[in-house]
Amino acid sequence: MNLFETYSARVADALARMARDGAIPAGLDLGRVVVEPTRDPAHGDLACNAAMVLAKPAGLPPRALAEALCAALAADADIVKAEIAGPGFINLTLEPAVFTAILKAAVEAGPDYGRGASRPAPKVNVEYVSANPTGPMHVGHGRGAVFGDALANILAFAGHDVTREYYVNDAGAQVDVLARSAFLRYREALGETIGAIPEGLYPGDYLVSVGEALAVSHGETLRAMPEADWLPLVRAAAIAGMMAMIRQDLAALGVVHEVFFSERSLQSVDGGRDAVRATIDDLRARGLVHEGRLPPPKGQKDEDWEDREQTLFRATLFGDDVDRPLLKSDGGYTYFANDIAYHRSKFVRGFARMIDVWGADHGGYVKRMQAAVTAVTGGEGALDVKLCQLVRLLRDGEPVKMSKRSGDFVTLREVIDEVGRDAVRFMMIFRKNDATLDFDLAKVVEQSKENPVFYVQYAHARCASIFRQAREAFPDLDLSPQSLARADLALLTDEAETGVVKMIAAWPRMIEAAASAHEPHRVAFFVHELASAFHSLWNKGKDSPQLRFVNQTDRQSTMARLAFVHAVRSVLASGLAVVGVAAPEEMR
RNA sequence: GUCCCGGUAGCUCAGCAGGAUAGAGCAACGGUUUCCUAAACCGUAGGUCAGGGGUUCGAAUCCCUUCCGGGACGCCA
Repeated sequence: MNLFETYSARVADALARMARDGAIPAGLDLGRVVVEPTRDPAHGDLACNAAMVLAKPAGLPPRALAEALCAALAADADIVKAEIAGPGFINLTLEPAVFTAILKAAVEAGPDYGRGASRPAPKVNVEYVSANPTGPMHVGHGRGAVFGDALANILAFAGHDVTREYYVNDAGAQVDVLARSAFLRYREALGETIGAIPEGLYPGDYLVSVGEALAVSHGETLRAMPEADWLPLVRAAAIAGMMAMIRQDLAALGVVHEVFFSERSLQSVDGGRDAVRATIDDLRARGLVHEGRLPPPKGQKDEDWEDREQTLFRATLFGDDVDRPLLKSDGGYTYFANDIAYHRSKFVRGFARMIDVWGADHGGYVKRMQAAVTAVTGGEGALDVKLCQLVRLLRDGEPVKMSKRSGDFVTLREVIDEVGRDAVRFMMIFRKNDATLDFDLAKVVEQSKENPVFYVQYAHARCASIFRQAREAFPDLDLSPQSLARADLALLTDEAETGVVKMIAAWPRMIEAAASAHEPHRVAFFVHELASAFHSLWNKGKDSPQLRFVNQTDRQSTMARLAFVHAVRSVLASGLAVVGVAAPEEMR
């Protein structure tokens, strides 16, 4: 239970006592009562809105209710002051000992400080990246990759049972195109002159090695076959090659998925029918499939529009705009049908909570997928879709566009190789997901305050540096966490210090909020703020030597400050770990 | 035509699922910085939260609506 939950519970207790004494009605709904940090330190440590929220249902003026509640809370030994402010806030000022106790706990717990209690159910499935296996990943994929990975980290840190999954789109027409493109490279590897890659095929030179490998493994044999025979072979080889390349790109980012789920595998027959057929049958049994006609789409020329009877999923019953086709005119499954089967498989595998990370261009697909998940899980599964907006790649403010290697886009790998994993990861998360992101290749490698990656890492390195200094100044001191936890933390009385301690106290609540809102960027902003407060405090030591962390003449305060620095360092390290960025010992 | 996402200081963005006088960085202005790791720190100024209605004790936040920018909408994946 974090600080805010603790006092939320104490407020609830106080209200219960008041109800028992007849001061307020029993059975009031406390759902809207919150205890939260104050914005202004002058308002104390915690603020509670109970009096304002409960005034009407209790039939009392907010002021009267607030006074009674303050009186009830004043009995709490940890509460120094409970006062009414503004429109009826109750501001609580806590004993300093409350915060020193939290700081002590943070020192002792180290990397585990803020970790949520284990919540094995419901299992959470985070599906992200899922880039088509038809070429290298581009920068936009990278944003989804970092976002999904950080979100999974946060959920895991918050105590959830998380699985990271990649949906391999290896079943559509695009992988046939890939196969034909690879076949061309195969012929090239056998010595043919293939000239320019025809329109409609993938021109990137990343297929050259696939062609060469095919030439080695199959010699001339494929060339003699009709396409129907070589296509499955070449396709499988090309997909494998592309996925190997994508995994390398992901590894360069530090992203690792536990499950790679093949779309094609949904169509393998088991017991007379494949998984997609089983899913459609399931929906049909629920009365959610019908044959019908759709209106032609608006806003575009519809010369090719063919009005015909289709097999439709009743998405409109779940809030979608129109019903959605499950079968193509050739009888094959639509991508959507496959996707329903895929999400059904997640549910069958035990994931009642699903999170999909998509590019913003798939925004129009969200409603129908959520409709399908609700339908196919009988309402027991929930899907949240996080859309990541575009990344605009800049260099010194100028847009970067072309790449020699891939033909038409800058690859993720090129960016990682240029600026490093940490810069990519931090910047991708240092913006909320639904806003477009400017990524400046020049700025993210600057060693200055303007570069948040550097700024936060430097704060961590500075903590480490302080410990190096301390070991030199006091070779005899035991600086283990256990020893630091015994320091007299009540010596930390400067406002700048207690301000940082309060940020440390807020870390568990922060991680919980980021986990439940599915918003990793909050963690990046939090560590940035903490770093800023810490740098500021460090600089105070320039003017006020008594605030320095290492004080040659005062072992007691040095121990207390080192405990403090240790806690700052732990939280920075945890935050950086969640974002997936290194926490360096020194900046070089 | 419908749907989704944005619109907050000159610029880039936060704003913690409704809270108190809307915050930070950059840029501007003024000051500090020979000292634990230099790559900074302190302060000042800067706002009709796109506009208009509504909900309520209270709205940048929720609802309706208009405007602007981006994106998506057919058996493509």
